[in-house]
Amino acid sequence: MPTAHTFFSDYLAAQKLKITPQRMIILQVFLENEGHMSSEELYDEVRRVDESIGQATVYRTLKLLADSGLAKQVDFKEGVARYEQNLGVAHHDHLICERCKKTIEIVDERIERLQEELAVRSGFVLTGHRMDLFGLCAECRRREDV
Amino acid sequence: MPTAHTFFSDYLAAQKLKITPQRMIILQVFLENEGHMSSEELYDEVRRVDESIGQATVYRTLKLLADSGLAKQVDFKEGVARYEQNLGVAHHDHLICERCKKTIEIVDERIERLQEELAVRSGFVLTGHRMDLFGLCAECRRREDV
DNA sequence: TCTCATTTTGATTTTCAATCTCAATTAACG
DNA sequence: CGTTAATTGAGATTGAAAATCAAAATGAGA
Ligand SMILES: [Mn+2]
Ligand SMILES: [Mn+2]
Ligand SMILES: [Zn+2]
Ligand SMILES: [Zn+2]
Repeated sequence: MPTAHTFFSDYLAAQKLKITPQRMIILQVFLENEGHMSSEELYDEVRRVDESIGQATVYRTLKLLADSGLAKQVDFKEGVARYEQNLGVAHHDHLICERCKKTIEIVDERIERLQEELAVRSGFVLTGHRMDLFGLCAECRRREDV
Repeated sequence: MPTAHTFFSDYLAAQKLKITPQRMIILQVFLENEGHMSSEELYDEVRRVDESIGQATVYRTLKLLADSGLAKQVDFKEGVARYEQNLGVAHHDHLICERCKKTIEIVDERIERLQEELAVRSGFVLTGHRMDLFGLCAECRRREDV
């Protein structure tokens, strides 16, 4: 079981890319913050560790993390890309509260099977999917309605 | 069965918004072009009818069409918003070929039910969802693999 | 039909995330 | 080390979308 750092280093080496302190710090900070971070948010955290690291490097490294399989890009219709950890994390979809943005991870094997079936029926081979359920969480409903 | 034009006029009146030639032309052109149009694409078509109509007005009107329920915004991860007709059009999701961008509209009642069930289980009330299946269509596979 | 407050328009500027550019720096490999 | 190719940070650039604003148009009422 390789650590994420080893995993990333291996990936970089395999791609003939360089292992730099910036990349390792960004990975480190990414791993420490669970959830669904935007590049901007990650940048803010990264600066605390090393304020000399630039925006562009965070953007670039986040792409590398996604390419390596360590991170996965998600989007919740906010106009910014978010990234979640993906190493050893099982596939899941999202249930998002439109009011407070709380995000719950969900999976339903039956849905996954039906998606496959639907694609096949149209002659497609599935490479991936995106399913986001939008709604109002219990707390927000309590506050909202009345 | 009101026509789309009547529907839109009624909506505008109800919102105390004005019925303008620009809005009616944009609606007209939107209705004539089926599929999933971007604002840019719609703008190009609109110019043929009236070249004095501006970009901004197309953006603004497309939003109004969506607000009224005549149009629905969709996005296929291209970085541009697209709109499809929504008046009297049943809900559906999309199956998209990642290579040629061909888009097939799909629905599966069983999936819709399971989505509802999943949301309820987490205490949410669903307001909507987005499900996009990405893959390779039969033709593209034939060309691609070999 | 005329008046006129309010809305809308087109041109333009602005925003904002994301990407690109480039000269200076640095990692990697022998 | 020394060489070379990759990387960096700062700043410029992009592109979609939204905001601004003065001029024009709508439409409710007189
Ligand atoms: Mn997640
Ligand atoms: Mn559609
Ligand atoms: Zn909530
Ligand atoms: Zn295809």
